[in-house]
Amino acid sequence: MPKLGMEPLRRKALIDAAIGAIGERGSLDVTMAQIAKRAGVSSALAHHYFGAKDDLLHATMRHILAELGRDVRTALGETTTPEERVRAIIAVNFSVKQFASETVAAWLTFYVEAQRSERLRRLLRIYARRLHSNLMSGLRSLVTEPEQTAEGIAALIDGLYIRRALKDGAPDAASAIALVNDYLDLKIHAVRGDII
Amino acid sequence: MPKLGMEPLRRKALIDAAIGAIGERGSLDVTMAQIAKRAGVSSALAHHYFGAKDDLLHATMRHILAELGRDVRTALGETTTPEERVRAIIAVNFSVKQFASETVAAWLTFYVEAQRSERLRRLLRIYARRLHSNLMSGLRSLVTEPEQTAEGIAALIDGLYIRRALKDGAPDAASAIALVNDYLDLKIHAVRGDII
DNA sequence: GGTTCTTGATCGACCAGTCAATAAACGATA
DNA sequence: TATCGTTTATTGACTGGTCGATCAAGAACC
Repeated sequence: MPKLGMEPLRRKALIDAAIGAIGERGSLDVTMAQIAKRAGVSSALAHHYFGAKDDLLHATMRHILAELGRDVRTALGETTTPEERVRAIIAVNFSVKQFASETVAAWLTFYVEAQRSERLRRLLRIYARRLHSNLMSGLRSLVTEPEQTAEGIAALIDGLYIRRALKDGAPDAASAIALVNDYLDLKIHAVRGDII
Repeated sequence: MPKLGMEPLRRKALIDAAIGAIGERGSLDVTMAQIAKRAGVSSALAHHYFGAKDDLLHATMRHILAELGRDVRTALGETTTPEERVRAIIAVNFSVKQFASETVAAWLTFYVEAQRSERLRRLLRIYARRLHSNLMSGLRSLVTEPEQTAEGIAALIDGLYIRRALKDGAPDAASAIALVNDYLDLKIHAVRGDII
């Protein structure tokens, strides 16, 4: 039955299955068998293409990160002003794809797993650094405390992700975006000496 | 060797050991044997006092929550104005005990686990509701958008916890407190019509 | 005929939970 | 206070199940 270079197809299917399984279960302790079944293959095949379970998980995180990076780059391409750039980054993080409950659950579990895995931590650090520098490039000319503002925005995004993961009800990306944008508004209009 | 009512002693030791093991490993998949060893007893004894592993974990989360609740109550007792109340809540969440890397790691893992466990989710919902109502009681007379502000503060706290868990370097609770307080400053001084 | 796929069977490790057995403390009471 | 039955504390050994990983063999393609 195999026709042509099955490898990329299977890898993609397995990574998608991993995201799905992790998101559904809300935990990284999904078994290879569960992931493989979801992808419609045997667990042996998953090992064939990825080696160890850690490698599959690592590749999955990498895939999520790459997708987010691609979305960010696309969104930034359509902007001109620094403010637009910052708003675009915020919006991307709460876009339909990124804010999907599956993706959010996967994010969370990887965050936690990163406390143990040096590889994952390195991956996340790259993402964090990229987010930070993207934010800073827009914020430097916008606010008086770009460093703190970038940290605040990043923390808000992470926090809203967590809260999204635990909320049973509606996703409501709109209010999340509004909240972060409101924070940015405040920081932009905060005149030195206005407070304290 | 046992002298007197060992039960409360063992339970406390096992819960502390669970927090330590979870914090050190950064994951809930610690084994009963690891926890028991840390508490200086056999795994069989842990089962004797707690029944199933889930029960021990549940009790551990309960203990962390109770401790936080106690700290909040104490801190609130020493306040008089609404603003002081909100600042006190913020400060407690970043106090030495609460912001310790072990506690933060435990929090994170429980957050993630709550996606699966209805019991844990119920526990966390109680905590979230309490935090929300505590914040609201102070915010209502302070800001024009108390609901959004409470959500923003809560998200910032959660986000800063996550970032704390992944950061290798210094804990730096001070800058975390400063960041959240700065957000509160901005919301307090945001005059209707000043923005947008 | 050789490479690429694919799987079922299987192995070894690990782990939650059980159980029977030991040991210490307690309490009554003669 | 010596003794003995009862309750509490504690463990080592065991089990049943799960899961990651391997491997040899089969199936499809070139």
